[in-house]
Amino acid sequence: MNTSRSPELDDVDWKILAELQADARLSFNELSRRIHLSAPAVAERVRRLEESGVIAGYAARVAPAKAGQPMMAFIQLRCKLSRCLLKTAAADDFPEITEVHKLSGEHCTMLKVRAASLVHLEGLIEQLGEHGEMRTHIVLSTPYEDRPLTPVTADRDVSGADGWTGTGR
Amino acid sequence: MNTSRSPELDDVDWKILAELQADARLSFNELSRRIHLSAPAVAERVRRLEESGVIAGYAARVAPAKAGQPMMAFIQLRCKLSRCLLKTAAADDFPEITEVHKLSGEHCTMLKVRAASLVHLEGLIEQLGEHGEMRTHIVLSTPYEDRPLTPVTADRDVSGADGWTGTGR
DNA sequence: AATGAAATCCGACGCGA
DNA sequence: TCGCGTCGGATTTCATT
Repeated sequence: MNTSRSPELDDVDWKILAELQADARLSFNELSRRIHLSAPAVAERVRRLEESGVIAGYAARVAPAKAGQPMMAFIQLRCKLSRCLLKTAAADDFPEITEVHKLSGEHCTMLKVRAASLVHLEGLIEQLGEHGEMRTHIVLSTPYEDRPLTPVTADRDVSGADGWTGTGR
Repeated sequence: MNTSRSPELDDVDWKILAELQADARLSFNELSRRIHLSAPAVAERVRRLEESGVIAGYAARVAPAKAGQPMMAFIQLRCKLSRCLLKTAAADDFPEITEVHKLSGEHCTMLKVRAASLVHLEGLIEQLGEHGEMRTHIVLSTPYEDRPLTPVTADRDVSGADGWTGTGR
């Protein structure tokens, strides 16, 4: 596939992405109105963004609290050398695990989990704890989540980023 | 609003949520076909899910790597007693910050950040570090993300969850 | 700009807790 | 009875050529 060398998103692409990240169900008509472009032109750009994989899909955002799972926690696992829990598919057995990340550092795995209650969370932690040392951080509140992805270039300059927008490779 | 007492999602609701989390752009026709319900009935359920806030919105899922931001990290901040960085809106100044969570424990804030490169990430960490002690975990890979929310009840039983599906209101 | 398809809205009927 | 799903048809809106 063309994993490398994305076709360089321009300003219009980013405007489209911003709109679609805020509301994936916009019609091409409405979208074209906001972007100030013709409908077919917008449709063609969206098609290209989908095909190149920049737009990976469209998902309904479900509010966990409203769906009976108000509790959230981050769990870092420090695994025995060889077997790392979740080595492969162990995460499939736990619907409560919403994210799995492999980390650098001594705690090799970062989980984000959801639970219906403190009791539920307690049971979950107990089960996961069997696989190795762990560190748990219960989330009290979430000021920001699902922040849309925005372009990283241009006006705001991060010290050290002198032309390195090309991701490496 | 009715933050409390969600109308109890039934199996059909969860099937709808599963489908819409996988593809938010399904037509009601297609959706009704998969759920084995009539289109108007499905539309009515979806409308109710939206109104009750269970469905918070619909978002295009943008692949960060394809959009020029392949790097990701978790950053825990340990803040000075009074001012906690991001006390309010400081996160708005950093588009790289995609999530902000308040934690229990000694490190009061958990950030998830995206960056275009290691150099970019380095600069970002340097800037955030001015606000207090921090602990950074660079993500090497992400086996699971955006796992859809699923019902927590029933067949799989977590020790300690004996009827406590009700979230504690 | 025009065509064909699909969604939304409406009222009425049947079924089951 | 009341809630919920189904059916049929009219109108608007969208996607595509």
